[in-house]
Amino acid sequence: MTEDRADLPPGLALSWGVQPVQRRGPKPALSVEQIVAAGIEFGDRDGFEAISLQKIAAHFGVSTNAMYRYVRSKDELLVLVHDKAIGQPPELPSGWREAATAWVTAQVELYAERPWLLDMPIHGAPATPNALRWLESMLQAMADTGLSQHDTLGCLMLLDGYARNYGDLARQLGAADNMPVQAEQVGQFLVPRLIEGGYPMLTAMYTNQEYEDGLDDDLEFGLTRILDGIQVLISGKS
Amino acid sequence: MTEDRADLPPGLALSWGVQPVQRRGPKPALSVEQIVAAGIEFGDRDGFEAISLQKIAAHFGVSTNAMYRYVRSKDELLVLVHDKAIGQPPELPSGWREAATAWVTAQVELYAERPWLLDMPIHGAPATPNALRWLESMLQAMADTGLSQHDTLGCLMLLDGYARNYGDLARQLGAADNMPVQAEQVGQFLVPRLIEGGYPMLTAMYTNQEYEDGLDDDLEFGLTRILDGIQVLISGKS
DNA sequence: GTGAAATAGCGTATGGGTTGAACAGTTTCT
DNA sequence: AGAAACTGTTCAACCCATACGCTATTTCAC
Repeated sequence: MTEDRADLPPGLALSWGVQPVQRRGPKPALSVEQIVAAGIEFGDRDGFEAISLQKIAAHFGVSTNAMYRYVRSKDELLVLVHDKAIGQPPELPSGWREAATAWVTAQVELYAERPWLLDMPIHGAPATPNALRWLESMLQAMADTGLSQHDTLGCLMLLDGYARNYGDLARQLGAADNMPVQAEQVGQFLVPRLIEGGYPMLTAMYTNQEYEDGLDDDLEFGLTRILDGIQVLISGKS
Repeated sequence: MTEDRADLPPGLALSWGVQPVQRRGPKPALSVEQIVAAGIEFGDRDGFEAISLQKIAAHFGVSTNAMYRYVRSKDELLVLVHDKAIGQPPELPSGWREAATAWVTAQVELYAERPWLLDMPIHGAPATPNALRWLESMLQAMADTGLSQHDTLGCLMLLDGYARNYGDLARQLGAADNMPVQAEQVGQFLVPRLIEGGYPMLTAMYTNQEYEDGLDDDLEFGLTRILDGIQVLISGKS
């Protein structure tokens, strides 16, 4: 009946709101929700590495070790922060292509807003409420494609991976835009070595400004490739 | 003539073998190559977080700070370790589809062998010799597709992202296989909540063993989707 | 040769982080 | 009233990256 939350992966039970009911003893000064919210706040302000038990404890005017009354480890905290920070998926339009586009776009926007999500070492298949909510929404949107569960899941992984990947790339290039001087220096350093080292294709791209430039601002390109590939599968099945 | 390596991103100069020539002073006891090799060794044995300046220094019987005579920061070390660890790309068969398959497969195998590569926070577009070698090899393999530089690069990013993503997934699921007990407990915890929380698709998948199971061992599925999508682009252009 | 310059590695120190154990105070159940 | 449970605290151990100043070593220029 009552599950033993002890043996579950860190954060699983807490993310689903399963908490041991407290009977006696002093009232806790904090709550897991508060702590997680503070973690997100810190991430939004100063990036991933600003999310530390120490900083959060200081923020609440509490000793670092007090955190361990709420969270078993930092890992657990990160899982909770991650799930809370991704929030709920958007409403998807009808039609699997449109839905997939909206789904990926929403993720990319999320990563643009909270780039530190890309730095989180989240291991294991998604199992927290919001993460599964995102999966579920897209699974439903692809229900009428006639694909098997296995194939649908494969497509989802493809889309999800692309969104993550694109978000990561966009962040890197966005950051590079802030230091155009350095980018130029890199070019000056690199090009002669590319020529001499036998990198003809990259040499051409680099001198054409195509490299570094041609990657950003093109979410649609890769997405169209994936959707076309899925389309081939769907059409071939019928 | 002589580039100022000072302002370049960490690791760039060293990865290309540009080192300040030393004229006087004691002979260095170590070399950057040795240090990088030790880093890889540690990663292979104990994973990403085993790669620390302290551990490497201890391994050579040298104080931690001596490392900073060879490497400007840990970040720099990681860039060097990464480039060395990915090694050179394989020879690719002719035909862009076959080449892409071989390219992605090689990467997946690399990630299987050195999963800690997936944990490395490598920011910025690739600029180190081996990383660019991988890019170059695939660029050449796609030269006869008639795609523009921009589109080719887009396809490459897609393939590269998929390889990385698949490698990451495979590792997670491989690790989960070692703890089937825990996986079962997760299922018992999750399924009732999926039912009650309104996750019909996931509920179906979970009870079908499709989730967690259907992801692994299917490198080809996603790859075929991508290749078909690229095929559509190539055919459409002609 | 000899001194000056350059440079290696060391010790010491700082500051950040996670986590453990023992303890004292608070609340609530019996 | 007393016991049980739970709180946050302090003390402590351990990991990590990095900065500064020191001394010993090597080599270049004279």
